[in-house]
Amino acid sequence: MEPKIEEKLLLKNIKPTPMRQLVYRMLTQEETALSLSELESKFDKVDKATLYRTLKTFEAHQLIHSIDDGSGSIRYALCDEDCTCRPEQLHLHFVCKICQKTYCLKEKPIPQPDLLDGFTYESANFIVKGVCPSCQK
Amino acid sequence: MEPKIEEKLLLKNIKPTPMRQLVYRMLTQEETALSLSELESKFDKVDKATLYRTLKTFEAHQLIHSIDDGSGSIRYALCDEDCTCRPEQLHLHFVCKICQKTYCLKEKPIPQPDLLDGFTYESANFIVKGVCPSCQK
DNA sequence: ATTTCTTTGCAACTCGGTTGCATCCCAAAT
DNA sequence: ATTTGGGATGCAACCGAGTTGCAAAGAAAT
Repeated sequence: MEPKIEEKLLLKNIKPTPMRQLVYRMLTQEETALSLSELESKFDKVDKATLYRTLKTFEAHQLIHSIDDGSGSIRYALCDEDCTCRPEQLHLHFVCKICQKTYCLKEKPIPQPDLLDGFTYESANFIVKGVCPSCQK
Repeated sequence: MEPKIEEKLLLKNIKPTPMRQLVYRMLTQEETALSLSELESKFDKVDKATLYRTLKTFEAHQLIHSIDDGSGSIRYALCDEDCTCRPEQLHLHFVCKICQKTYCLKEKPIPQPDLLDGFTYESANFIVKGVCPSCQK
């Protein structure tokens, strides 16, 4: 499982430093999108600034995507293998009002919005709030 | 035009103090949603904390609604007369990538999202990014 | 081995949002 | 008319997430 991480980074033209491999591994272990601080607290000890820059690098190379779920902080989740972060590939995000977790619903594409004349569409962010399966009943 | 402000506030059970009337009037003059800081800068001199609490009061009484457009700061815009901020009444918001303004597309309802089993729908936030009419050339 | 560029870690700073607290205002009670 | 009580206001201080500067450490190129 592990030997591949280095290659995943290389595939996206990211130099696979130990730090980056560590962060990548951590991200693969999460089923929900994490904020910088949440991610920080998953480690015994990391520098927030380094983590921050690592995430920025990952995002710039489309290894992860960021989600603004309205909580006030941005969350990050791994992109799919073939993701190019283009509008057609954008998916819904779901925020549970109980556990506050942010889920990527990768199989649920964002519907093409119906806009008024004069507005052009480039990208979108569709956040749904409700209760997630693990918090039901 | 002006004599009505007091009544609009009373209608929502908000004590119509001079400060609140002033803020309300300012909001009616905007066609886009404003953040706390943006609103602050529209006045010669206001206290940020008072403005903050005024907005919170307005929001709690459903006179305005807040939008997290992904810019990092929350923006506020007046609700429609009959708005109860219920999911069925939610509308799209549009952020212009050029002028950065956030428009309320009140006549464009948020489509009912198609969710996975186990996820319940309570509310949603649909932000569309692109270029607004005034920035089209 | 030396130079050069990148990455990392620490500290410090920014900025929006938020809170504590004293004061002010107004309305109800006396 | 005066007192009293609760909300509204203004100022200052705080908070936390994000961000930047800078110097040390590491890796790559010469």
